[in-house]
Amino acid sequence: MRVSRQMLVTLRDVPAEAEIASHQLLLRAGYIRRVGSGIYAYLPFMWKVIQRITSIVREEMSRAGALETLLPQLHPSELWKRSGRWQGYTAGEGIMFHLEDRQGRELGLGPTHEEVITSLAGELLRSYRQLPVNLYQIQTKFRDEIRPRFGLMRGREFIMKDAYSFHATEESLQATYTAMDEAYRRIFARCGLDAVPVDADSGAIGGAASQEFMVTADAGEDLILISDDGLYAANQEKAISCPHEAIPLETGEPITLKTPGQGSIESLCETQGWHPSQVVKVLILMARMEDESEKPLLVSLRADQELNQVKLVNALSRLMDQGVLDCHPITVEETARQGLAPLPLGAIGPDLDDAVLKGARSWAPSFIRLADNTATELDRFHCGGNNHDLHRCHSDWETLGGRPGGQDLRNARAGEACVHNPKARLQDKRGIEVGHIFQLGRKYSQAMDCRFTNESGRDEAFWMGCYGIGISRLAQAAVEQHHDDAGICWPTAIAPFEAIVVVANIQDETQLALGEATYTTLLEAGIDVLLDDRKERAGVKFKDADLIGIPWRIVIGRDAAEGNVELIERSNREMRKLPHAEATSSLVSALRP
RNA sequence: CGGGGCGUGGCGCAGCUUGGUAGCGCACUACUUUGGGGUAGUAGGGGUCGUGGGUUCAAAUCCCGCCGCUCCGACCA
Repeated sequence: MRVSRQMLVTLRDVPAEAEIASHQLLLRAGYIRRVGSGIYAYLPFMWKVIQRITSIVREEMSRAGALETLLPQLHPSELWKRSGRWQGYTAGEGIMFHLEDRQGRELGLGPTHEEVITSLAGELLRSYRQLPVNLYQIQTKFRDEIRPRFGLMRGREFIMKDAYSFHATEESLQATYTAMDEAYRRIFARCGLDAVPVDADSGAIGGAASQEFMVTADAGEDLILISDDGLYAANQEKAISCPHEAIPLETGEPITLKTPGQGSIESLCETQGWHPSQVVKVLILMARMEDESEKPLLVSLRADQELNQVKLVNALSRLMDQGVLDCHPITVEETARQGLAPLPLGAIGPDLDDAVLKGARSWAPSFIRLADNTATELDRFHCGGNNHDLHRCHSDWETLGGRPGGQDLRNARAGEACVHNPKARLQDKRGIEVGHIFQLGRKYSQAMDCRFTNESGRDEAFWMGCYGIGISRLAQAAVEQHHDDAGICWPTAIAPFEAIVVVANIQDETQLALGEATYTTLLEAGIDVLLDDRKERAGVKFKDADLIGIPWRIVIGRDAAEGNVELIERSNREMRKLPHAEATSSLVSALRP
């Protein structure tokens, strides 16, 4: 391919819309253009990258025995109503784009395909003898993200590989889950990415075990915790750890203190000379449940700890046996709207009386009380006095009406000891989620009543797994992980071209002739090579080659008369001056070892 | 949705406070020049100043509404 024919449009200035390096570089180097908020065109170079990635994905999925298919993007609402997800995915802050056709039928644009595939499986897979089956597709997904950002990183229209497996037994599901884990490791390694598998929360998709694959990069939206012995890694949403020991509180008189202006843990501890680990803080939150009921929550936590919202929501939905639509701290305004007296925010104790909720307009009349282990394990502690500007010192659970059952509701943090090995410490890193595998279990097959006949002739719901890779996101994550000041440094396996031949001065006939010859030699060797034949100054062509990030560059320049050229590796900028035949052969052997 | 910022040729911006000829850099076209890290010069093309209304003799500029984009929080591949 000749650069002069490539519609290569590079920008010197960074478009104002781009914040992070990968987004800026993809725009500047002419890989993508924004068409709308969270909607991007993949320009020809980008499409080549995407195709490189998808062919690796196809090879590895196929190796793992999965079958490629292509499902519709337009989904009848009935399917989603059968699984019970229509309401949650369309109403309020739902992420599904939906519309009505001319007959008034409701349709949604697929944000994910469990419904479609499960219903098809239910029709096609009648017997355990057909199982297991693993189906995948590579296709555009639509999600009306609350906040699209960072270019392809969180788009509203994006390319995803999604796979769904169907099994007669849980053991079979686990075997495929393991196979997918291995396939994913191979895929990311082949794409040249440093991707860490981490334990993950299964979120809205649901199910039992789940693991995310994180490309480590400072621009990542997730915080991941990794043990320094390399044996444990988890998303902070899910991560567990041993909290630091509390500083023991010596015995003292249980008294009530006036604490004006000490509504925050920081100011309270500073004024009173307490350590936060000696205090039980109580967070007051409002949970809106799937049945639209509004439940006030009191969550007790040792004051040096942070609440983990995901763990809280999971604990709550287990307790109430239904989903949680929203959970947020209660505000002064909300309390007023309920017609209640102001709550003693900043001085709430675990035993705050339900009476404060009496007469609430729409809230449930009593608190759901939850406690983290760090709080319940304290024998003596300070806590709020349930009145404005009052705290109680040297209190204990017996005084407060009994020690509650504790559970894990806190954030694990860097520096803490690991549960699997107390000698190991957690470190934190930012990560970009490029893949996620789930053991769904029978959640969807039961909800949609999709069954097969088992060995003993009885109908049974499928065991299911699902496995996603954000293809377009992966492409950008690769740039985030592989770039320098001058531009992109694509891993060779997913680069749009493997090499570029730059003729420094095309008006020099010797250079031009040697350039064409080198280009032809490489083409004939099966190398995906680009020839920069533009009538531009050498500097411009070098800058562009660096920016677009082609892994290898051969420069035909002033030494062309002697038959010598330069061979340069983009990633480390190593340059060798070589006779041209040697340069092409050493390039070919580097690319086709 | 809550809270900031911004909408002026393809890209990056100035002009707006104090109303009166729409400007700069990059990119683009032609010619000249240069020819190994975004060469220099000359000439040129391209803008309903997001949009609707209002104030005014006169609005990019002042006032009101709407739309869009973007950043910080709740969603996720």
